[in-house]
Amino acid sequence: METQKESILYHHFEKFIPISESLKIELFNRIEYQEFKKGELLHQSHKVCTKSYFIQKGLVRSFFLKDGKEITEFFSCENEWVNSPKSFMQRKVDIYDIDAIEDTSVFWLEINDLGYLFDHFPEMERYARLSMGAIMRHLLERITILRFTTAKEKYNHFCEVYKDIYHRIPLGMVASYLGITQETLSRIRK
Amino acid sequence: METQKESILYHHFEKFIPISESLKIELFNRIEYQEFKKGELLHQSHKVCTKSYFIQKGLVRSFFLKDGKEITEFFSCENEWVNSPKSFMQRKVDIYDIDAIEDTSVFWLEINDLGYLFDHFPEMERYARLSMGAIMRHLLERITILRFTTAKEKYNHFCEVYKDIYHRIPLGMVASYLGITQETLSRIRK
DNA sequence: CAAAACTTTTGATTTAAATCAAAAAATTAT
DNA sequence: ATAATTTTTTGATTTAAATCAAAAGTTTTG
Repeated sequence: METQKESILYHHFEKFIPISESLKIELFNRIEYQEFKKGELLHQSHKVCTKSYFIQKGLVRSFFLKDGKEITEFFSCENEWVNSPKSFMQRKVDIYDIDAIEDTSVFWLEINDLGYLFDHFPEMERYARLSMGAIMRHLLERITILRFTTAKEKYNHFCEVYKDIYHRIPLGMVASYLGITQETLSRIRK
Repeated sequence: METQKESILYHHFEKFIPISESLKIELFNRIEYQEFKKGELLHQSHKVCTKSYFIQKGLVRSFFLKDGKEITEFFSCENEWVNSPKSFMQRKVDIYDIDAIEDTSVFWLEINDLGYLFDHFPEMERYARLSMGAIMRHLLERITILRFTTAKEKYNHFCEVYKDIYHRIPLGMVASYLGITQETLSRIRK
């Protein structure tokens, strides 16, 4: 497993920052591998989220309950980190559950270990800043799309942005992600 | 002006990180003060945004044109940074103009100077990570509100989040920010 | 202070999408 | 395989908000 960890994660980090030998060691020593079957929960809403998951293979969704229905907040796939953001950053309980849409394998890092890395490796702070920038740009685009497009345009945009995964996700989850009903999405799709 | 710079900005940074004497000097030496009259542009969309503005006094909006109409993307007020995010982070032209809704005074920092600070003061990277976290949480909440609330609920939420500034902003700008028409917002408000 | 320009309100009508209800299709479990 | 469960599609109706149009109210400026 060690070589796999190294190659996949190393490659990911190297997109943002150069990784020194010492950081590599400290980072990989703290990372754990885990597998989840389809439907299993990576995180439960009633707990504080203390782990951040890097998805090696598979697909997960973050969702919450509203009027008894599951509302998808985001999808996360290969080579992305996922956690319950508010819970993870502020060490408190939040509304999100995270489950596996497909059988999923991940590497995870404890928040305390991440804190250690931030304290001892400034380049990790830089990595966080740069990768958060990419996420922010994604969120900003989503906000624009949500405000000024029809249901059809929302779906088309979704298929572009998530072109590798849109066909792997049940329709109902996509609908709530887009803020439309599944009946509407079903009609759009045909 | 020097003491004012120091007190306002110093206080802001200290919310996130301790500021060393040397960072203080390097930071304040690079920051410029500027005033804008109501209606003046801080940033024009056809240029690359190379400055980030910290608002000392006043109120600005970032907007773009869609079908000939001005669509507000966000409002920024006292003690907040504002720039054209994609343009600033990726050094390319984007769609946003930024103008002053009220007479506004700012401190600005050039992207190259910010880069210098990131390279020499790891705590600045941390500051960026932490403050971006706060912005991300704000964007996530906005996404949830946009998808599942009525126009009235959107407006009520807006007034809560922007309780100090909502009454200072023309109705049409608020409407486009919320993704509703100004006729609808006018009806909601009475 | 009056004219011009801009912003907000009001009214009538249309429309995209929600809601309610049920059937069909696809998965999952026995 | 067959039953049970879940997901998706189809149909009829309602509704919130958009659109179109114009009047009323503000603010700016010459």
